[in-house]
Amino acid sequence: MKKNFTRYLITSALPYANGPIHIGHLAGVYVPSDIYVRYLRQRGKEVISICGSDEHGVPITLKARQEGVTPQNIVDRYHEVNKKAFQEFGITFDIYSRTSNKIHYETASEFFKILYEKGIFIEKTTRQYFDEEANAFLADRYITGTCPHCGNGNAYGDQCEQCGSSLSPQELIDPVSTISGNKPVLKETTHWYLPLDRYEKWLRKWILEDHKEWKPNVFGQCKSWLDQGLQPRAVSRDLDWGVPVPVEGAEGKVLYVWFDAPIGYISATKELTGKWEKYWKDESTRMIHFIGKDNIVFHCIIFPCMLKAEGSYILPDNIPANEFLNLENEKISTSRNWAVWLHEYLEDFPGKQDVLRYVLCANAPESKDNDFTWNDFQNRNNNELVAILGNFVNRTIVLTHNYFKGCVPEISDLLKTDSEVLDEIRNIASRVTDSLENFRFREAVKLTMDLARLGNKYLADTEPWKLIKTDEARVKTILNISLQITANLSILMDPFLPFSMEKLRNFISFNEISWDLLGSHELLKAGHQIHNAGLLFEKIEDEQIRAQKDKLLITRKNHLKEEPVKEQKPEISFEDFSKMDMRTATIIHAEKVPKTKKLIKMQVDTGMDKRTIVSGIAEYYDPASLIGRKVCVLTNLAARKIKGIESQGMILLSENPDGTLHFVTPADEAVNGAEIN
RNA sequence: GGCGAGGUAGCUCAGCUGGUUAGAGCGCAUGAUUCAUAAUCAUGAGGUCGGCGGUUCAACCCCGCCUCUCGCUACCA
Repeated sequence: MKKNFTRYLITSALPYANGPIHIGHLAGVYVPSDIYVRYLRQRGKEVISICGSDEHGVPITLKARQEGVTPQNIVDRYHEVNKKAFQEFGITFDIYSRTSNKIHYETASEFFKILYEKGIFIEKTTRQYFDEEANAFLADRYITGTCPHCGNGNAYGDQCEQCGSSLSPQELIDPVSTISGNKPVLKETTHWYLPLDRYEKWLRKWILEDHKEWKPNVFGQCKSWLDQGLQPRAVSRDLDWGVPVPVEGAEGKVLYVWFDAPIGYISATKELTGKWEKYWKDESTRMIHFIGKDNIVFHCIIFPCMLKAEGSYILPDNIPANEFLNLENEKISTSRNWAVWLHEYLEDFPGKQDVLRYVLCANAPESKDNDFTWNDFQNRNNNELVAILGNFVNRTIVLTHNYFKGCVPEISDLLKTDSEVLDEIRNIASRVTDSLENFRFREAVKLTMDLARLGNKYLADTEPWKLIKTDEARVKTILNISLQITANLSILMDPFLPFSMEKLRNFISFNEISWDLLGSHELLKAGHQIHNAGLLFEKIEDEQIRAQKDKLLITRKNHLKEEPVKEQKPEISFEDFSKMDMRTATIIHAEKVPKTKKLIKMQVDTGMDKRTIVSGIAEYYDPASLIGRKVCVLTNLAARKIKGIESQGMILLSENPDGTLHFVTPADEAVNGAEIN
């Protein structure tokens, strides 16, 4: 299936414009994509790199409402922050566009229209709750009402947080719109669906047979989706923020964000160049999507179906999705502020873009989730960038200045060791090339560092500082070769460490970066004058690392405190309250319910009886530690079957903003069966 | 529960379609060295390749079962 491609279209997942960029995004998507793009440019390939902000969707409207500003306001803010951060970090998109642009509205609209006119979509009319005062259909979580199962008066349209049952809005008794507080009415609404199921056969062949070379995590995920069977998927929804559905009578409807976002790649290309069609519609273009694993289904299944349905577009040739990056052993979480934010890193470590690029690449989550730790960051900087690479370059340049006044000396006779080293430059370069071609970026960056290691070893083996006293000609050869290694490094490492390599090329007054030059033994001609060396990298001290770790812990602690406390529920009468029969009780037996993640089955002594209660606390409590524990129990809650076990009541637990559960514990003096009033 | 991806030296990870003594970097120990940001170079110690069973002349790599982690999903909460 090797095709002859003559140009490249590289896309990087459009960051969602409701927050800043963190190291997880970088390691998963933008660092690999930028390395690849820079590499292609150095090879002289025709390539464009596309990215931009994804600015539609419900979360942005929610955030806007929370802050009392317009959605446009929110996306303007993050678009600027992220665009600037990417640029400063050296991510070289040819364009960083945005989906609130006019050109995107036109492109997305046009795309929809073509599919619409081809009769691709299925049209379905359903009844949804509508708020007449706000004049808007209500998303599930904008509706509250009484839970039909447990009677909780404050259940949401999608689920009841009290009894945990998942609901649909129509099941709620006495639904209320949280926007206006009014009672919503059921109203018919029509939406369009992309019948993914009709493309299943085609997808199976295209992915499972024609693209076996995709990464295992990507291929496996696709297979999983295909085996589960695809469903038609709504491409429109009732919302006032997004690209309007370009069909008569579709007022108040916009394209679903998953539909318009990938089209953003197309509109960004249009914005970049009038010749956009040769990138999107010419079979000799190789399109590659860089994404994180959360985006696999959209880029491997849905977007290709859209392109296929439209008919005139090419399909992606590869989608090297990465897994996730953890931070200090915990999942990165925006809401818990457990992240290293790019814009903050750039402030805290000015001029150290390459250090982060290097660490994130060397430890990228290519085949499985990986961990970023500040200790590792420090170690890699100090032991690899400073000690191996920076040191080798510095030794070479200093020696050249000490012995030959900064003038590149000439080669005389080559010994076997010299030839072997020169051969090894070529060898490493070709292996780096191979790794990059196959999206193995961590392997690639490791190999480039091997070239610097080779340089250090060469110097240690040949010891020019000793020979200078007896054999100057030999020293000339040695330093010439060391300088050739240095010049080769400045090309080979440029995709990974662009800032430092530019600096290095200034040290040696060299400004070629063409990949074709790699392996050459004459990048620096004898007689060429080089500049003095500065430091390529500097050590990072423990103090800085400690500060970063402290910062993480502090922001997290503050975040927990500042997490807004949930609003009080609507008033109830004393009568309502007195309906509830709550007692103190003691757990007398507890065991994990087999084959579940969270469930523990308990026997509790309520004073009145001994009964079974099933509770979802296994993630926070060990069954053995529960026995003998005093708890509060809602005893007259209707029994409910959970995993085939009848749960007779509910144990009261408090839930922290981070989701952890904690028992509400009665004082020691309370006896079993004591009423709680 | 179903599906997917992982579980390889103290740590972070490589190991292509099964084939002789399982690799790298860091860390650790010992030695060499001083041109270099006390950096470098060499040598060494460390693994029953998650567990059990099977296929095979031969398995880290194939098959089955079990177990742990992550993700998606489900009549999970």
